[in-house]
Amino acid sequence: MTRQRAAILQVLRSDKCHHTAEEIFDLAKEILPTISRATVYNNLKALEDEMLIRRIVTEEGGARYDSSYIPHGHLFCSECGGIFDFTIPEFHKAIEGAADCVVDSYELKIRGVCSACRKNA
Amino acid sequence: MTRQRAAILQVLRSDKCHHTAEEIFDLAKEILPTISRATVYNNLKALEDEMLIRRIVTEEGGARYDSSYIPHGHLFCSECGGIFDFTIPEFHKAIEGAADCVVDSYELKIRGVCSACRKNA
DNA sequence: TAATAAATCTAGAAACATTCTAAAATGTGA
DNA sequence: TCACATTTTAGAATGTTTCTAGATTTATTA
Repeated sequence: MTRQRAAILQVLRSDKCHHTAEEIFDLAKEILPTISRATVYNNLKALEDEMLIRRIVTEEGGARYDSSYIPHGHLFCSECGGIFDFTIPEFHKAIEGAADCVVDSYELKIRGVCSACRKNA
Repeated sequence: MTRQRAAILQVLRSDKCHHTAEEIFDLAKEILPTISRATVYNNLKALEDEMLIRRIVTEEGGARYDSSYIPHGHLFCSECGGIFDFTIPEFHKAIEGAADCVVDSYELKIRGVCSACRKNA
């Protein structure tokens, strides 16, 4: 656990956003001004291997990082641009039946309108 | 509908693979040797806007193209590397309830072992 | 058919996110 | 402290996708 890795974890856990690598780099620089991009990428990869964070890929192809590794769904709101977490109970079993497979992990992305934006409309 | 676009659609519909843009470019070149990369990308984007094909992004961040636009799940087999389609009946309603949202589209990616690989093991 | 306009294509340059490389810095155990 | 392994840094390199400018094709009208 180096200072650099601690700074990256601190950034990830400071709020509930799902940041891009570049955003994490910028925020980590506020803590450690000399940190380099490669260090951010290396540590994000290491943290994902250690199952401490999860990398999620948006529909556009860019990566974002989730401070939790536990599999859950992500709602990408088309109104506010927010990314919201949710879980479906018994989801593993449902998709194992539908896909006829043993599920190691899953990533469910929804494009839609979140309840807050729906109420404001 | 130009010859180029027809060639790209022909490649996409010739088999059940989920090709990358580069693979589609190479295969389209066998039909139209002078076709350019930008044409392939432009047409893939146009075809997705027209809801004739669907772009899916892998866990690694690379894009692959599905010859069907109808939303369905994708199983990425960790043994054979194949990408397999599947559907879950009533899935829209289930995730709308769990995520408290109105679903426009979804993309469900599973990492696991397909039934064929499971039988061979 | 000829002239014109609009859309599309091509080739290569540019942009972007990510990975690699080699050297410098840091941490660890004897 | 010394040697060794690990990590970091800065910038170059890579791979994918987009942009650009000019050429080609297609469609339209006379």
